[in-house]
Amino acid sequence: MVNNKKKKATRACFSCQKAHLTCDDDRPCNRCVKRGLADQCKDGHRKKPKYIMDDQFQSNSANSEYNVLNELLGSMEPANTRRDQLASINLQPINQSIENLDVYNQVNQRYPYELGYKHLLNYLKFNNQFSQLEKLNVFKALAEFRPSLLSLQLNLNEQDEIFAEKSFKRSILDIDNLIKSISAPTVVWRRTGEISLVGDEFHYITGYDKNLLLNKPTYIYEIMEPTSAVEYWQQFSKHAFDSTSPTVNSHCILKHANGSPVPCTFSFTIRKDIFDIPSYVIGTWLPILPHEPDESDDIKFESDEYEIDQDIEDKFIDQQSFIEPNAIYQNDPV
DNA sequence: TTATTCGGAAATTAAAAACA
DNA sequence: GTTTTTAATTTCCGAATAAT
Repeated sequence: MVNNKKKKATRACFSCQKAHLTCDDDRPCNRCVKRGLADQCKDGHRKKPKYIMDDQFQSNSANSEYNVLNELLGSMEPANTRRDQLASINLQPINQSIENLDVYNQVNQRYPYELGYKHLLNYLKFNNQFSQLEKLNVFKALAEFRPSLLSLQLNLNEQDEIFAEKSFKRSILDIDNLIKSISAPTVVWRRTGEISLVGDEFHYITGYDKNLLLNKPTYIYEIMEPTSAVEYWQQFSKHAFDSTSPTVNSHCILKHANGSPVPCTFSFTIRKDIFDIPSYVIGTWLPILPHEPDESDDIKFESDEYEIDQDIEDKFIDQQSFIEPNAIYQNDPV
Protein backbone atom coordinates (compact mmCIF):
# COMPACT_ATOMS: atom_id res chain seq x y z
CA MET A 1 0.00 0.00 0.00
CA VAL A 2 1.36 3.31 -1.03
CA ASN A 3 0.38 6.24 1.05
CA ASN A 4 0.20 9.20 -1.25
CA LYS A 5 -0.46 11.58 1.53
CA LYS A 6 2.44 13.91 2.02
CA LYS A 7 3.66 13.91 5.55
CA LYS A 8 3.09 17.25 7.20
CA ALA A 9 5.94 19.04 8.83
CA THR A 10 6.19 18.19 12.49
CA ARG A 11 6.58 21.84 13.12
CA ALA A 12 6.35 24.75 10.68
CA CYS A 13 8.89 27.53 10.80
CA PHE A 14 7.81 30.99 11.83
CA SER A 15 7.73 32.27 8.26
CA CYS A 16 5.70 29.38 6.83
CA GLN A 17 3.41 29.42 9.81
CA LYS A 18 2.70 33.10 9.31
CA ALA A 19 2.19 32.61 5.57
CA HIS A 20 0.05 29.48 6.02
CA LEU A 21 2.38 27.68 3.64
CA THR A 22 3.91 24.23 3.49
CA CYS A 23 7.01 23.84 5.57
CA ASP A 24 9.27 20.87 6.33
CA ASP A 25 11.26 19.56 9.26
CA ASP A 26 14.63 20.86 8.05
CA ARG A 27 16.09 24.06 9.41
CA PRO A 28 16.40 26.11 7.36
CA CYS A 29 13.33 24.80 5.59
CA ASN A 30 13.09 24.55 1.81
CA ARG A 31 10.88 27.57 1.44
CA CYS A 32 13.16 29.81 3.49
CA VAL A 33 16.19 28.58 1.50
CA LYS A 34 14.42 29.40 -1.78
CA ARG A 35 13.56 32.86 -0.53
CA GLY A 36 17.12 33.49 0.61
CA LEU A 37 16.04 33.71 4.25
CA ALA A 38 17.82 30.59 5.45
CA ASP A 39 19.50 32.40 8.33
CA GLN A 40 16.14 33.61 9.64
CA CYS A 41 14.38 30.24 9.57
CA LYS A 42 13.25 29.48 13.09
CA ASP A 43 10.55 27.35 14.64
CA GLY A 44 7.17 28.97 14.66
CA HIS A 45 5.28 30.01 17.74
CA ARG A 46 3.16 27.42 19.52
CA LYS A 47 0.66 27.91 22.26
CA LYS A 48 0.93 26.07 25.47
CA PRO A 49 -1.93 23.57 25.37
CA LYS A 50 -4.97 24.67 27.29
CA TYR A 51 -4.88 21.70 29.61
CA ILE A 52 -1.41 22.74 30.76
CA MET A 53 -2.58 26.26 31.48
CA ASP A 54 -5.54 24.88 33.39
CA ASP A 55 -3.25 22.75 35.49
CA GLN A 56 -1.23 25.78 36.42
CA PHE A 57 -4.31 27.59 37.59
CA GLN A 58 -5.49 24.64 39.58
CA SER A 59 -2.21 23.87 41.27
CA ASN A 60 -1.78 27.47 42.23
CA SER A 61 -5.21 27.76 43.70
CA ALA A 62 -5.13 24.50 45.56
CA ASN A 63 -3.15 25.65 48.56
CA SER A 64 -5.29 28.54 49.68
CA GLU A 65 -8.82 28.14 50.90
CA TYR A 66 -9.91 31.71 50.53
CA ASN A 67 -8.44 33.42 47.55
CA VAL A 68 -11.10 35.64 46.30
CA LEU A 69 -9.47 38.29 44.27
CA ASN A 70 -7.93 39.02 41.12
CA GLU A 71 -6.91 37.95 38.64
CA LEU A 72 -6.37 37.89 36.40
CA LEU A 73 -6.24 37.01 34.39
CA GLY A 74 -9.24 37.22 33.57
CA SER A 75 -12.68 38.44 33.10
CA MET A 76 -15.42 37.64 35.54
CA GLU A 77 -17.80 36.82 32.73
CA PRO A 78 -18.70 33.17 33.36
CA ALA A 79 -19.24 32.61 29.66
CA ASN A 80 -15.65 33.44 28.85
CA THR A 81 -13.11 30.71 28.60
CA ARG A 82 -9.83 30.88 30.44
CA ARG A 83 -8.15 31.23 27.11
CA ASP A 84 -10.19 34.36 26.47
CA GLN A 85 -9.13 35.67 29.83
CA LEU A 86 -5.48 35.13 29.14
CA ALA A 87 -5.81 36.66 25.71
CA SER A 88 -7.34 39.80 27.12
CA ILE A 89 -4.54 40.15 29.63
CA ASN A 90 -1.88 39.53 27.06
CA LEU A 91 -3.15 42.41 25.01
CA GLN A 92 -2.66 44.94 27.73
CA PRO A 93 1.10 45.44 27.66
CA ILE A 94 0.88 46.70 24.08
CA ASN A 95 -0.93 49.81 25.17
CA GLN A 96 1.03 50.04 28.34
CA SER A 97 4.56 50.28 27.08
CA ILE A 98 4.56 54.04 26.58
CA GLU A 99 2.66 54.58 29.79
CA ASN A 100 5.22 52.52 31.65
CA LEU A 101 8.07 54.66 30.46
CA ASP A 102 6.20 57.69 31.76
CA VAL A 103 6.02 56.09 35.17
CA TYR A 104 9.78 55.79 35.26
CA ASN A 105 10.25 59.36 34.12
CA GLN A 106 7.70 60.85 36.47
CA VAL A 107 9.23 59.50 39.67
CA ASN A 108 12.33 61.39 40.72
CA GLN A 109 12.18 61.34 44.47
CA ARG A 110 11.70 58.84 47.25
CA TYR A 111 8.31 58.35 48.86
CA PRO A 112 8.07 59.89 52.36
CA TYR A 113 6.90 56.82 54.26
CA GLU A 114 7.71 58.50 57.57
CA LEU A 115 4.68 60.77 57.05
CA GLY A 116 2.49 57.66 56.91
CA TYR A 117 3.63 56.55 60.36
CA LYS A 118 3.12 60.07 61.71
CA HIS A 119 -0.39 59.98 60.34
CA LEU A 120 -1.03 56.66 62.06
CA LEU A 121 0.22 57.97 65.37
CA ASN A 122 -1.98 61.05 65.12
CA TYR A 123 -4.96 58.98 64.06
CA LEU A 124 -4.63 56.79 67.12
CA LYS A 125 -3.85 59.67 69.43
CA PHE A 126 -6.95 61.68 68.60
CA ASN A 127 -9.40 58.86 68.01
CA ASN A 128 -11.44 58.00 71.07
CA GLN A 129 -12.84 54.86 69.50
CA PHE A 130 -9.57 53.10 70.28
CA SER A 131 -9.05 51.93 73.83
CA GLN A 132 -5.68 52.43 75.45
CA LEU A 133 -5.02 48.73 75.13
CA GLU A 134 -5.83 48.77 71.41
CA LYS A 135 -3.50 51.70 70.84
CA LEU A 136 -0.81 49.87 72.76
CA ASN A 137 -1.29 46.79 70.61
CA VAL A 138 -0.79 48.81 67.42
CA PHE A 139 2.39 50.36 68.81
CA LYS A 140 3.59 46.91 69.79
CA ALA A 141 2.94 45.66 66.28
CA LEU A 142 4.86 48.57 64.77
CA ALA A 143 7.72 47.98 67.19
CA GLU A 144 7.90 44.34 66.18
CA PHE A 145 8.71 44.87 62.52
CA ARG A 146 10.61 48.15 62.96
CA PRO A 147 14.02 46.52 63.54
CA SER A 148 13.70 44.37 60.41
CA LEU A 149 12.65 47.38 58.38
CA LEU A 150 15.51 49.48 59.69
CA SER A 151 18.13 46.83 59.07
CA LEU A 152 17.06 46.53 55.44
CA GLN A 153 16.80 50.28 54.93
CA LEU A 154 20.26 50.93 56.35
CA ASN A 155 21.74 49.55 53.16
CA LEU A 156 19.70 51.79 50.89
CA ASN A 157 20.74 55.12 49.50
CA GLU A 158 18.46 57.73 48.00
CA GLN A 159 18.77 56.31 44.50
CA ASP A 160 17.68 52.92 45.79
CA GLU A 161 14.62 54.44 47.38
CA ILE A 162 13.78 56.32 44.18
CA PHE A 163 14.15 53.06 42.30
CA ALA A 164 11.87 51.34 44.80
CA GLU A 165 9.28 54.04 44.26
CA LYS A 166 9.53 53.64 40.49
CA SER A 167 9.04 49.91 40.90
CA PHE A 168 6.06 50.53 43.11
CA LYS A 169 4.42 52.82 40.54
CA ARG A 170 5.16 50.34 37.80
CA SER A 171 3.62 47.47 39.77
CA ILE A 172 0.56 49.55 40.52
CA LEU A 173 0.02 50.00 36.80
CA ASP A 174 -0.06 46.27 36.27
CA ILE A 175 -2.35 45.62 39.19
CA ASP A 176 -4.63 48.43 38.11
CA ASN A 177 -5.16 46.76 34.77
CA LEU A 178 -5.68 43.48 36.51
CA ILE A 179 -8.30 44.57 39.00
CA LYS A 180 -10.19 46.43 36.29
CA SER A 181 -10.81 43.11 34.61
CA ILE A 182 -12.24 41.37 37.66
CA SER A 183 -15.20 41.96 39.86
CA ALA A 184 -13.83 41.67 43.35
CA PRO A 185 -13.71 44.45 45.94
CA THR A 186 -9.97 45.05 45.89
CA VAL A 187 -7.81 47.77 47.39
CA VAL A 188 -4.06 48.22 47.22
CA TRP A 189 -2.23 50.25 49.83
CA ARG A 190 1.34 51.07 50.79
CA ARG A 191 3.02 49.49 53.78
CA THR A 192 2.07 52.58 55.76
CA GLY A 193 -1.56 52.04 54.85
CA GLU A 194 -2.02 54.81 52.31
CA ILE A 195 -4.53 53.66 49.70
CA SER A 196 -3.07 53.61 46.19
CA LEU A 197 -5.63 51.70 44.16
CA VAL A 198 -9.31 50.98 44.58
CA GLY A 199 -11.31 48.52 42.52
CA ASP A 200 -14.72 49.71 41.38
CA GLU A 201 -16.43 46.94 43.31
CA PHE A 202 -15.22 48.27 46.63
CA HIS A 203 -17.86 50.98 46.30
CA TYR A 204 -20.60 48.36 46.27
CA ILE A 205 -19.78 47.00 49.70
CA THR A 206 -18.69 50.19 51.44
CA GLY A 207 -20.36 53.02 49.58
CA TYR A 208 -17.09 54.94 49.35
CA ASP A 209 -16.44 56.82 46.16
CA LYS A 210 -13.28 55.46 44.59
CA ASN A 211 -11.97 58.87 43.61
CA LEU A 212 -12.60 60.26 47.06
CA LEU A 213 -10.43 57.55 48.61
CA LEU A 214 -7.64 58.23 46.13
CA ASN A 215 -7.74 62.01 45.85
CA LYS A 216 -7.83 62.72 49.55
CA PRO A 217 -5.04 60.60 51.05
CA THR A 218 -6.90 57.86 52.89
CA TYR A 219 -5.37 55.10 54.97
CA ILE A 220 -6.75 51.60 54.93
CA TYR A 221 -7.12 51.40 58.71
CA GLU A 222 -9.31 54.52 58.65
CA ILE A 223 -12.08 52.62 56.90
CA MET A 224 -11.92 49.67 59.31
CA GLU A 225 -13.59 49.37 62.68
CA PRO A 226 -11.01 49.92 65.44
CA THR A 227 -10.78 46.25 66.44
CA SER A 228 -10.18 45.28 62.82
CA ALA A 229 -7.61 48.03 62.37
CA VAL A 230 -5.67 46.75 65.36
CA GLU A 231 -5.92 43.19 64.11
CA TYR A 232 -4.73 44.25 60.69
CA TRP A 233 -1.58 45.89 62.08
CA GLN A 234 -0.88 42.86 64.21
CA GLN A 235 -1.18 40.56 61.24
CA PHE A 236 0.78 42.85 58.99
CA SER A 237 3.56 42.98 61.55
CA LYS A 238 3.58 39.23 61.87
CA HIS A 239 3.75 38.55 58.14
CA ALA A 240 5.60 41.58 56.75
CA PHE A 241 9.00 39.95 57.01
CA ASP A 242 7.87 36.38 57.01
CA SER A 243 8.65 35.11 53.54
CA THR A 244 6.81 31.84 54.08
CA SER A 245 3.30 33.24 54.22
CA PRO A 246 2.76 36.54 52.45
CA THR A 247 -1.00 35.96 52.32
CA VAL A 248 -3.20 36.40 55.33
CA ASN A 249 -6.78 35.19 55.51
CA SER A 250 -8.80 36.79 58.22
CA HIS A 251 -11.92 38.80 58.81
CA CYS A 252 -12.49 42.45 59.07
CA ILE A 253 -15.29 44.87 59.82
CA LEU A 254 -15.21 47.69 57.33
CA LYS A 255 -16.85 51.01 57.99
CA HIS A 256 -19.51 51.79 55.41
CA ALA A 257 -19.57 55.37 54.16
CA ASN A 258 -22.89 55.77 56.02
CA GLY A 259 -21.25 54.65 59.25
CA SER A 260 -22.70 51.15 59.47
CA PRO A 261 -20.39 48.18 59.99
CA VAL A 262 -19.76 45.80 57.07
CA PRO A 263 -18.51 42.43 58.34
CA CYS A 264 -16.34 40.71 55.77
CA THR A 265 -13.92 37.92 55.30
CA PHE A 266 -10.64 39.54 54.45
CA SER A 267 -7.62 38.35 52.52
CA PHE A 268 -4.49 40.38 52.00
CA THR A 269 -1.15 39.75 50.39
CA ILE A 270 2.01 41.61 51.27
CA ARG A 271 4.27 42.30 48.30
CA LYS A 272 7.92 43.08 48.75
CA ASP A 273 10.15 45.19 46.58
CA ILE A 274 13.49 44.24 45.09
CA PHE A 275 15.19 45.10 48.41
CA ASP A 276 12.94 42.67 50.25
CA ILE A 277 11.10 45.47 52.01
CA PRO A 278 7.30 45.17 52.17
CA SER A 279 6.16 47.60 49.52
CA TYR A 280 2.44 47.31 49.21
CA VAL A 281 -0.51 45.22 50.26
CA ILE A 282 -3.31 43.87 48.09
CA GLY A 283 -6.50 43.28 50.00
CA THR A 284 -9.91 41.91 49.11
CA TRP A 285 -13.06 41.59 51.09
CA LEU A 286 -15.99 39.22 50.86
CA PRO A 287 -19.07 40.53 52.67
CA ILE A 288 -20.55 38.10 55.15
CA LEU A 289 -24.16 37.71 54.18
CA PRO A 290 -27.16 37.57 56.47
CA HIS A 291 -27.96 34.01 57.55
CA GLU A 292 -30.17 31.91 55.30
CA PRO A 293 -33.73 32.36 56.60
CA ASP A 294 -35.55 29.34 57.97
CA GLU A 295 -38.94 28.54 56.62
CA SER A 296 -40.30 29.87 59.84
CA ASP A 297 -38.54 33.17 59.31
CA ASP A 298 -40.86 35.61 57.71
CA ILE A 299 -38.05 37.71 56.30
CA LYS A 300 -37.82 38.95 52.77
CA PHE A 301 -34.57 40.25 51.35
CA GLU A 302 -35.66 42.85 48.95
CA SER A 303 -33.23 45.68 49.41
CA ASP A 304 -30.85 46.66 46.65
CA GLU A 305 -28.01 46.35 49.09
CA TYR A 306 -28.65 42.68 49.64
CA GLU A 307 -28.91 41.97 45.95
CA ILE A 308 -25.56 43.58 45.29
CA ASP A 309 -23.94 41.56 48.05
CA GLN A 310 -25.40 38.37 46.65
CA ASP A 311 -24.07 39.25 43.24
CA ILE A 312 -20.58 39.83 44.60
CA GLU A 313 -20.76 36.59 46.54
CA ASP A 314 -21.62 34.68 43.39
CA LYS A 315 -18.78 36.27 41.49
CA PHE A 316 -16.34 35.50 44.26
CA ILE A 317 -17.33 31.88 44.33
CA ASP A 318 -17.11 31.65 40.58
CA GLN A 319 -13.71 33.27 40.56
CA GLN A 320 -12.25 31.25 43.37
CA SER A 321 -12.55 28.14 41.35
CA PHE A 322 -9.81 29.05 38.96
CA ILE A 323 -7.85 32.08 40.05
CA GLU A 324 -5.18 32.19 42.67
CA PRO A 325 -4.14 35.76 43.30
CA ASN A 326 -0.76 35.22 44.79
CA ALA A 327 0.48 33.24 41.86
CA ILE A 328 -0.01 36.31 39.76
CA TYR A 329 1.22 38.90 42.16
CA GLN A 330 4.24 37.00 43.28
CA ASN A 331 5.51 36.90 39.75
CA ASP A 332 4.76 40.36 38.57
CA PRO A 333 7.78 42.41 37.55
CA VAL A 334 9.08 44.76 40.17
C1' DT B 1 3.08 37.24 -13.25
C1' DT B 2 4.49 36.69 -8.72
C1' DA B 3 3.99 37.39 -3.88
C1' DT B 4 1.25 37.81 0.12
C1' DT B 5 -2.69 37.13 2.98
C1' DC B 6 -5.92 34.43 5.27
C1' DG B 7 -10.36 31.32 5.86
C1' DG B 8 -10.93 27.08 7.08
C1' DA B 9 -10.46 21.83 6.17
C1' DA B 10 -7.64 18.29 7.51
C1' DA B 11 -4.06 16.46 10.28
C1' DT B 12 -1.82 16.10 14.59
C1' DT B 13 -1.46 15.77 19.42
C1' DA B 14 -2.18 14.36 24.07
C1' DA B 15 -5.38 13.92 27.88
C1' DA B 16 -9.44 11.56 29.28
C1' DA B 17 -12.46 7.85 28.95
C1' DA B 18 -13.55 3.26 27.81
C1' DC B 19 -12.30 -1.29 27.51
C1' DA B 20 -10.07 -5.87 28.28
C1' DG C 1 -2.04 -1.77 30.16
C1' DT C 2 -4.09 -0.77 25.68
C1' DT C 3 -7.33 1.30 22.69
C1' DT C 4 -10.66 4.67 21.58
C1' DT C 5 -12.67 9.07 22.05
C1' DT C 6 -12.49 13.82 22.53
C1' DA C 7 -11.10 18.38 22.09
C1' DA C 8 -7.54 21.68 21.34
C1' DT C 9 -4.10 23.10 18.30
C1' DT C 10 -1.31 23.28 14.09
C1' DT C 11 -0.40 22.75 9.30
C1' DC C 12 -1.08 24.21 4.89
C1' DC C 13 -4.54 24.06 0.59
C1' DG C 14 -6.43 27.08 -2.27
C1' DA C 15 -8.79 31.32 -3.26
C1' DA C 16 -8.61 36.24 -2.98
C1' DT C 17 -5.97 40.23 -3.08
C1' DA C 18 -1.84 43.14 -3.59
C1' DA C 19 2.52 44.26 -5.53
C1' DT C 20 5.71 44.40 -9.25
